[in-house]
Amino acid sequence: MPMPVSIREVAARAGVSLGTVSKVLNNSSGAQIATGTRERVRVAARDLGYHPSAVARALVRKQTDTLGVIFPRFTSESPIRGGFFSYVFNEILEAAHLREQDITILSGRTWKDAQTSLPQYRDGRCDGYVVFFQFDGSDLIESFLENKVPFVLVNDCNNDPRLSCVDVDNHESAFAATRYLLSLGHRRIAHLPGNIPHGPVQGRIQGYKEALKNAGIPFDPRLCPAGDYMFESVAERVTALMGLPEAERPTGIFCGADGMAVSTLRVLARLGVRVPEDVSVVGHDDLPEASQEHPPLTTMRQPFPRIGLAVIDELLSVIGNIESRGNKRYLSAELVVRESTAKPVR
Amino acid sequence: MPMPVSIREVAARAGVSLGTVSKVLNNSSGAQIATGTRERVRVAARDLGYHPSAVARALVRKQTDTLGVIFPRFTSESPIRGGFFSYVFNEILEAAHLREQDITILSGRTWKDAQTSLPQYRDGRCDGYVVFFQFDGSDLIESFLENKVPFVLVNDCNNDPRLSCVDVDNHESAFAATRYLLSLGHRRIAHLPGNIPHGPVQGRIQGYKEALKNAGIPFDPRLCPAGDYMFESVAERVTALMGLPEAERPTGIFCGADGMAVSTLRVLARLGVRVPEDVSVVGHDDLPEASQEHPPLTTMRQPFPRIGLAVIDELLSVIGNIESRGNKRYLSAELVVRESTAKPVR
DNA sequence: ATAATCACGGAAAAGGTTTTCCGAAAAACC
DNA sequence: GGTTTTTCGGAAAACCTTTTCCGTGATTAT
Repeated sequence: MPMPVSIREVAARAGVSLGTVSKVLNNSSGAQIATGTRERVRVAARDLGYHPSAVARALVRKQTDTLGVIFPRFTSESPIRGGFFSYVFNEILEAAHLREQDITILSGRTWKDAQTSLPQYRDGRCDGYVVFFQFDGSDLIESFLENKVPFVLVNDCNNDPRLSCVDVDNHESAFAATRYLLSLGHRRIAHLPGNIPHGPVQGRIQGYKEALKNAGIPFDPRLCPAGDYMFESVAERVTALMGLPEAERPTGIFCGADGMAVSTLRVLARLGVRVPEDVSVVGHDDLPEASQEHPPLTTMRQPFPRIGLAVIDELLSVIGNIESRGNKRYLSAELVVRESTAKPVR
Repeated sequence: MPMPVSIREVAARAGVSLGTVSKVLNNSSGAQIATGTRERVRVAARDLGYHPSAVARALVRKQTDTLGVIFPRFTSESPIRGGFFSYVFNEILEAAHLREQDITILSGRTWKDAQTSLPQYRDGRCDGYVVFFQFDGSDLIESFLENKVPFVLVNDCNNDPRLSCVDVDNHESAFAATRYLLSLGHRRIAHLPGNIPHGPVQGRIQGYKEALKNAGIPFDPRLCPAGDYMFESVAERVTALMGLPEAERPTGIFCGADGMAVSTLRVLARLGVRVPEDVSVVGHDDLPEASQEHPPLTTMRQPFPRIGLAVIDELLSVIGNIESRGNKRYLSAELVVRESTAKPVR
């Protein structure tokens, strides 16, 4: 791709120096340029189809208006290939567009030890990073912190005061989901958590527990069985739940993610349990799939667009002033009532 | 993000000139550097955690090792938010990693008329572009061609000799799907095409027709009803198909996409038609969802990984030599037999 | 009329590389 | 030992901007 036309040629055509062209085109505040000159430069630039070289410009401004997105390639839930993260990612793209930032996926890089990888992330290609990654004390995250590389975590981040992060308010949304089931009259409510060790999953478990506590219902560990997001894990847990003596069997299930909720619906159907007549099911995230289920799923809607914007704005703010990092932006989810929930009959 | 350490400091520490450092670190072919010096430079660079500025390097090399991905923001099927494109995109990421290229999503840019947008895409930020876009004679595509901007279309591209493109061999895969139904003994086979005006959809219709023709079965337009990918369109078409007199009713349906196949399963279930006993259903793409249906879907598997690699390699080749553009890479899909197909009973 | 101010725009440095060219020292040759 | 190669590495140009500093000529004020 031959670099087409440089600022020199514009200057020549307009009969001015190249510095003047730059001033005109950037509306430099301090510079005063006569209206006539200004116009001549504009015309010349337009005629020539001039656009400044992003690279040269980045070199002098030390800023690229490009934000990097980092996610581990080994995770099954890629932000690309569908699922929760892909919706967040999509909205990050939208927000970036709004803020006139490009997004680069550091697919060519590695996410290895700090020694090897850190310099790659400091090569000036991006102004800062969105990290789709569980904060696990990875030494690369630590070295980002030490070296003042601007980044924002898309995740709950255990209240580490050094980390900027954006997430849904997991505690609150689990609380709301559980409270909704309680308000329908359910008393035995199960929760199927996901398997991410820290952060979101823990927050949701806490919210669930607190709602129960507020209602004066003791927490029963059997109703909150550990597992992962896979169908098999859900099948196992739901089957066990339904195998409890009738008096202890849950009449409502709050699933930590829509995927698990969908699996739950399938398993219940297979077991001959009707939804919502026998058991109510609440999901979390409100992925589009959720509304197409039979029955359409009641679920907590993630504020995806606000998450995307919060991520970009927080990152931009950290880039602007590295010392301002550490903000937590927890956004509220919204209950969407569909047809998978009803009053309990028993 | 303060630029950490420059080549100057490495040079100083190693006691050589900065040109020498560059030569050592890039293994410049023409340059001969004594082993001792070489080693001293390497050590200095490592000690200082030096990594060349990507921006400065790009400025002089006129190459960024970054590939741009362009897709229209208004399309419902974003490469990000799940669905067919997201799988292609994911594999493009993988392939880019393999070839040590970063991927930038030009979310901050516009895809407007050539006049406005072309210069933005020539600002040197990317070496070339992957275009997720239907070739529709958009004047921006035309201006890319005129101005020798390297790009590859992820799509069938109507055999325009100027366009490089990568796609599954739609004709062949539709032919194979139809032939498979024929081989089971089906004689009345319907095809549900998607709604993209040119390219893939047409290719699949042709493949379907040709398979019928080879088997000596006349094409019946009623068995190939136009529509789109939405559930409603599928419901309408399938219902009409099942409403045909029994002698003309299809016993096999080849759907142009897995999404439509899944919808078809739902509609048939609702109509009380059993799959595969009464009607066989074949999908296309083999999205993971396909294998989780009831019954698991027989479908044509897209060679996603090979598509991703072909896209990147073709683009890299066009970047290397713009005159080499125009290659078509049509890859073969693979029949995956599951449980949604069987011999017809009638 | 002279001094002070202001508007305008040019010259040049800076940003961090890569690469070409060239000179000096060392090695090889006769 | 003198000449020709070869080896090594330095100096500087080039890449394309932005921005600071400064000079000129015109305008205003006294």
